[in-house]
Amino acid sequence: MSPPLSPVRTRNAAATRTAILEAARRRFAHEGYDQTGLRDIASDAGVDAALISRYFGGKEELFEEVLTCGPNIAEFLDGDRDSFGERVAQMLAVEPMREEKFELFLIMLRSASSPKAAEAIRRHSHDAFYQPLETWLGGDDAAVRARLLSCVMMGATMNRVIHEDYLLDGQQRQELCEA
Amino acid sequence: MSPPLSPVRTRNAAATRTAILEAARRRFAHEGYDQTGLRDIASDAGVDAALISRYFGGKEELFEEVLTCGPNIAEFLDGDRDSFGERVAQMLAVEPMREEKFELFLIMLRSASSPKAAEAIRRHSHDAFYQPLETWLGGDDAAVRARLLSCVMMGATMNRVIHEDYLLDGQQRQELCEA
DNA sequence: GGGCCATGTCATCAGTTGGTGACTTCTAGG
DNA sequence: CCTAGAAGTCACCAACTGATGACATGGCCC
Repeated sequence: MSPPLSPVRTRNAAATRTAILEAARRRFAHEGYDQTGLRDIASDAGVDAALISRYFGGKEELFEEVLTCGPNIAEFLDGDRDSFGERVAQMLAVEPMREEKFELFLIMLRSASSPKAAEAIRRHSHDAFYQPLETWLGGDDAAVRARLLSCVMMGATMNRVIHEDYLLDGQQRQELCEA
Repeated sequence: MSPPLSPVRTRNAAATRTAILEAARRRFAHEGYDQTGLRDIASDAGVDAALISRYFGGKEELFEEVLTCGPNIAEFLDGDRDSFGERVAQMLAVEPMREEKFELFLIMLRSASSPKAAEAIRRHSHDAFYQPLETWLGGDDAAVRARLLSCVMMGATMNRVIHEDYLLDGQQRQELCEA
């Protein structure tokens, strides 16, 4: 232990906070809100569970912070415009769901049945999901098309969630996603 | 949630069983598997909670019975073939979700994040959902089309779940459902 | 009517959850 | 060095969950 060295990650409030946040995001995405315990998150983050309540106030506030501070749906969209349909189809039907890109999706799907989480989702889904999608799509009836696209994406993801990452038929997906 | 429904409160095992089953179906559909407590179901059914474990063995078995004994997706489909697209669109986008027809849907969506319920759903979704859908559709690639349709239906319903029964644009829905 | 088993009631268990406050330990600043 | 306060640890709580076994009671057959 050499004192002159820069402060290591021990006893670093900011680092601890982000560690908790990341562990929470992963857990919420993979297990859902009520299946995830504060102790699980703390264990993943290598932190005492009491710190979560101390730093974030409680489970609800932590969930809310995960929703607002994370990457929004724009990650799903970035890339050039022409290949958009194929790209989305690829992501929905072929790529494994483990990717971080799916996390916001999965959080919404897996936590929507928990009242407290659902309320937070309702409060933030527009800013983190529909609004970016809508502005990305652009055009006349962007709002409607955004909602339709979100239906397809959610349905496809939900299907994979239910069937444990069952891979859909990519070709057919592609066809449908062009709408 | 709802008043006890059996007209007679005599000691009738069969009636008690079905009362529990119906209360459980409603609860599971509206709250999801882990948000629903045995005591909630018992209270709805006007029955002591201990009877549930006695009659069904436990919460898991009760859930499984709800999945298998209820009306399957065929209810959603019945009617003539030509108006199928419009009918589905109507149900997905316009009709209120309170209808019993949605219950199987909602149970699947709201309980998929609970491991025990998810396993039961995986075990029974084919017989209660995809198989009827597939045979109803018929034709060459019925399996693929059934899965696509299920994606759209789930996505649309999920959207409404997240947004508290937000009504989609029926016209656009219709257009999409013809695939 | 009497006995008996099905039916229903009650108290209670063990486990888990989110949350809290008192305590310890480390680090920064003088 | 030494202290003040931040950062982390620990023991514990109250609430709730699913579940169980002992007990009470009603209805049916003899």
